[in-house]
Amino acid sequence: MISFDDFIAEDGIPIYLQVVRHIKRGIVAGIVLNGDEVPSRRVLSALLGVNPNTIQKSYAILEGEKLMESHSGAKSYMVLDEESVARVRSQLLENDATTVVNSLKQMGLSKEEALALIENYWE
Amino acid sequence: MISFDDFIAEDGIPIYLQVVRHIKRGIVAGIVLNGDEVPSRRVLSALLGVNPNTIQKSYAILEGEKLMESHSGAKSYMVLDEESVARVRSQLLENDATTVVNSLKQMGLSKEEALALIENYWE
DNA sequence: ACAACTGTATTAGTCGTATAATACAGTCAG
DNA sequence: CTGACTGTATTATACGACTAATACAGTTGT
Repeated sequence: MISFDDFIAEDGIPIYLQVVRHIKRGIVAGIVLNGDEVPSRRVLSALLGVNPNTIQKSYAILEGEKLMESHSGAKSYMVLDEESVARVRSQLLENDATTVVNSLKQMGLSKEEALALIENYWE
Repeated sequence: MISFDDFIAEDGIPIYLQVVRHIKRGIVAGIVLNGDEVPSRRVLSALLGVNPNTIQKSYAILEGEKLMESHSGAKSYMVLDEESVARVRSQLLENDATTVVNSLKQMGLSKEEALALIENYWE
């Protein structure tokens, strides 16, 4: 089952989106696998100290993207195949890469300076 | 005067914070200099298609960080010295670097894969 | 002095996020 | 079967971000 021990809240970004992203990163990292059981809305909300409705919103999004299946009364499970994992992977990578590249460019850094910076902070 | 042509809105993050960050990046890049005149609240709000109050909020923050000076009725100006520029620089760089490093690590990328990714998107 | 700008402040309203307190029906292990 | 879980839904409340419409006093160029 997916862990939320390393979940770090970023302020400014809605919690329900952060939860979605956290799970998507787990998918890309191979920690979240096809058929994996998902923590219930109540359990995860208690774990993160947020409202069950907030988690429900996150899960509804994952369900909308066909990455999760929920059936009333029963537990919820991840539904993943090669295609969907690849799709999520490029989603996240492209987003992170373009964001950081834009940021550093706007600050006037060269490609070499940017790469050196990333390397420095990789510990 | 600082340009906002390259201002790209990110959704999820409050506009007033994005404006603050955009100006700070200009400071780090050397585009925004000490004594520079700042566009008035009304002008910049019209330029970005947002409410004047939103810009007022951004400027109030910059003023709070002693990066800008405003006097009722008169134009507002940037107030920068070496120390403040250096401070803003490390603020932004550390934030961007740690954010992207955490993201890519959570997806299971190695340092080499991360660097290659950044290099690819640097165009 | 005058007009056209400035910064500053106030009030009212919308919208999205999030909480809180429930309620109800379906699933499933003992 | 029963009880303890599930997912799902509803209502009410609160708060921050943002918009909208003003208002007023200080400044600056002509």
